[in-house]
This record gives sequence, C-alpha cells and structure tokens, in this order.
Amino acid sequence: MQKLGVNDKEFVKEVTPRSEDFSQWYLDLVLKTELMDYAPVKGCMAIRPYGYAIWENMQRLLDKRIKATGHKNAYFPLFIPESLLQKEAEHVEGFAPEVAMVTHGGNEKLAERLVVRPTSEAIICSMYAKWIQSWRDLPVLINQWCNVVRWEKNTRPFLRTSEFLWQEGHTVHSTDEEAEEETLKMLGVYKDFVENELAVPVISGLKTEKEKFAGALRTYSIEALMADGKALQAGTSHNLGQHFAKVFDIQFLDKDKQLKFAWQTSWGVSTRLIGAVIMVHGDDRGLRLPPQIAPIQVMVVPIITKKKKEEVLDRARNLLSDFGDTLRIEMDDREEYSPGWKFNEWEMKGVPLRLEVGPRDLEQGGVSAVRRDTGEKMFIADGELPLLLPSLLVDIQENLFRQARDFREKNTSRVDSYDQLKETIQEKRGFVRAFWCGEGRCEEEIKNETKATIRCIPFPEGDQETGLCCFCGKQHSKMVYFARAY
RNA sequence: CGGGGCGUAGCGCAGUUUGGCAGCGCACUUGGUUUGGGACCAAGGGGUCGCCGGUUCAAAUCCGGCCGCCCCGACCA
Repeated sequence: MQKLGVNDKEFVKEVTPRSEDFSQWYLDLVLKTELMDYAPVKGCMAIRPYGYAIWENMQRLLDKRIKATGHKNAYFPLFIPESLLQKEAEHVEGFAPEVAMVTHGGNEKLAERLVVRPTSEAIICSMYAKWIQSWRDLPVLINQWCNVVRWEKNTRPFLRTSEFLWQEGHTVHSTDEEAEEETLKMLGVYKDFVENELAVPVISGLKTEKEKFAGALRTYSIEALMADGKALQAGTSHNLGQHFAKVFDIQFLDKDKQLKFAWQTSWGVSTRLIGAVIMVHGDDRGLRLPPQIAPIQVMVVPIITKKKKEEVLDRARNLLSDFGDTLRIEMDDREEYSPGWKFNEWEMKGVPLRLEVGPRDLEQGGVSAVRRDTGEKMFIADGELPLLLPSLLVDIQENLFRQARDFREKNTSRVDSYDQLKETIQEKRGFVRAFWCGEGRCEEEIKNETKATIRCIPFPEGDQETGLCCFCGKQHSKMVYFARAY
C-alpha cells in the first residue's frame, strides 16, 4: 500500500455545514442521504431503504446478543385496552399524555377505547399473568421487535418521532437479586453493542428518581455525547421491581410453597440510535458510517473512459465477485454520472471505503482507495487487497470510536461550584461532572436555571469519591453527569 | 400547548406589496458528445398555486375560516 495524501478538497454544498447550524445540518443530511422522508402525519416518517438497511444491521447485531443471553423473540399486540394501561398508577400518569387512542372500529364506537402501545408493559404483563404459575415457569426471558407510538409535541427525524421502531425486552424473575442482575446485564449488552458496533462511546449509570421510567423501581441508561455537546439517552434498562406484578397479579408458587409476586425487568433501544450515529460521527461532508453497520462498506467506482471501458468494468466486477461474500461491496457503474459526482455522493452517504478503478490503476496493477473517516488516499496493489480491505474497515471502525471518545473526553468537564456548572453548561456544553446530594429539589432547580439534567449517576469505580453538593453544599454527595439533552 | 416561519412541478424558490397568459434553477425523459473530485449541447414532459368559502369581468395575489409542516420553548426514547 502506498499513501497518496489526504483529500481535503471542498465538497459541493448540498448540506448546510455542521459548524454553521447543527440542527439544519442534521435535517438536510437525513433527507439528502435518503435515510428518511416526511410522511403525511405529523411526526411520522418513512424510513427509506438506505436508512432501513442501517436499522437491519443494528437489529442483526443486537438480536444476536439478545439471543446469546438466553432471550427469545415473540410478538404482542399493537392495541392495549385502556383499562390495562391504567392499572399501574405511575405508568399511566407518565404515558397518558402521549398515547394515541382508537375509539372506533369501522363505523361503530368501541365499548372500550384501545391504546396504541407507547410501550408494552401492560399488554405483556396481562399475558404473563396467565403463563406464570410456578417457580418452574421462571425466568421468562422475552424480547420483541416492534413499533410504538407516542404522541410527541416536538418531533425530529429518528430522535423523536410519533411512531418509532425498537426492541423491548420483558423478563420475569423469582427474586429481586435476579431481576437486578438481569437489568444490569442488559445494560451491559447495550453498552457493548453501541460501543463496538456503532462506535459510539457511552457512560452508563443509574437514572435519578425524576428521570426514571414511569412505573419502574430503578432505571439505568447509557448516555452518549453528540457533536454539538448535547447528550442523548441511547438505551435504558429498567428494574420494575414488583410494581407491575402486583397490579397485574403475576404470582408464582415458590419452592418454599409460598405464593409470591414476581420480579420484572424491561429494556429497550430504538431507531433513535440511527440519529446518534449521525450526530456523533457525521461531518461537513455528510455521514460517516461505522463499517459494522454501514449498508455499503466498500463502494467501487469504475473510471469509465471510451478506450478502456470494458477492461475497467471487468476489473470492477471481479472485485465484487472476489469480495462479495465477505464484505458489503457494491459498484456504481452508472454512466450518466461523472466520477466526481459519485465521489461526493458516496462520501455524503457515509460509505467507509471507496475503491477507484481506472486505466491508470489497471496499468499499475492495483486500485486507488479513499477512507471516508480520514480522507486519506492510497494505492493498493491487487495482491494486497484480501488482507488490506478487511483490516482497513476494522481500522476505520476503531478510528471512529477513538475520535468520538476523544471528543467526549475533551468535552467532559469537572466542576466544583454551581457557578462553574452554569458557566460550563452555557459556554462549553458537553458532559459536566459535579457532586449532587440526591435531592430532587436541587436537581429541579438546576434544571430550571441551566436546562441541564442529570444524565446518570455513574457506577462507582473503585473507592467512590464524595464531596459537597454543587447546589446546596451538603456533604457526602455523589459525582453525577449533567448535560443538556435531546 | 405558547412564540415564530412556511405551504406555487419531485426538490429549492421567484411571482403576492400594486388582481390581468403560472415562471426560474436543479431533478426527470429522449438523442448525441463526455467521464481520475458534482460534464456539455439540443429537444421534451410535468401544475387543483395546501383546503373551503367570499369579493371581482378576472384571484397564486385581496378578505374570512380551516388544515398541515418546520424551527424555538415547556413535556418526552
């Protein structure tokens, strides 16, 4: 391999530069790269093939992990009788403002309104109550991939849509300890998946009472930092305790002949992760997709000229047949577009690696390659391709993660006073580490004034440091992460 | 739900102030010449001007009502 420098030419401006207007950049990008399009109903989007392919790759990689930890997939109904949703007090209070209701079937008014699921605890628990009698029926480890609907006031493609796709795991256990273990195990699965497949580094920890899931005993989350300095909750795992078991009557006869309420968990990640990938890795030229989830990992652009057309196309086709079994490799041999147009197009669409095959490359017995993550150009001799292509993709994947982690480190601040907290959130954004006493009142006032929320209380590393609450000054406060969030 | 912006060809827009043939760029179709960082020439196709009503000889344009989308807030994966 011969390095040929870095491509730093300015690209054609179809997308608002990220530095100029992050929000507009994001919207331009998701539309221009054909990830999605707006649908006729507010907050609803069509996920186009290129966007859906990313989701399919995410599904495949996460589903494998979910199954490897002993879970099985199932499917539960879209409609939930209103009375079921209302059983758990906190749950209904949290979700009632944003549920869509079906009131009619055909022309007839329904006897009971049906909620279009905003999440499936209620319907699943009503089924679990029928399926669980004995300790021998436990644990129940079920996941489902589906759509849910939440009537949001403010929507944004992928980050917050009225309908979105996700997976939700719902498990039932015989003890508190086992449920807690499951909750943490799945949070760990999410962290592993998001960091290794999406190349997005995350902080994991416990949510505060105020931020926890409606109906949960405890919520844990993984939190990522976007390139504009705002945080995004990338996944949640809830220990539901016995809250739902008690109202849905999920009881089992234990080994000690006692009738007991079961312990439950639920956990989910959604198509929001596509938004995270865009906002963490994207740049002024467009998307930068991690190879693990990129619909196209390698795009071959044949440089077609009048004289050498067939030779060039033959070589390009050979590349597809040589590597088509091991890589997601495609060729853009459209003759109505110039090579330059294609370079920009596939860079905007975030394809990790581009191979150019032209008359010059044929003469030299190799291909030109350009990395999307660095813009680096190189010449690769034909014989080196089988080893270099996979290793370049690994390298790109790791580099994207490293860049994102470095960005997060640079944008994580440690503050000791409330004034510093306010100033940092205002000026620098990013994650801000500060001590917090655990009081909802402090949390609330900080949020009202700074718009920053406690993203999570991180898991203690070694001897946990404590200090004075940055707001009220109380001793033995814990270190938490603050940030403005999506 | 509050504040702001916008609805005219697939996309981006002009035209609305001062009523008078519905336009421009890109995209699309056909033919030709091209092709190593968004090629060029020529000829074409495409419209319920968001919807309903009113004023008028005449409405994209004026008036009234409604609907939708986007952005910023408050609420949320």
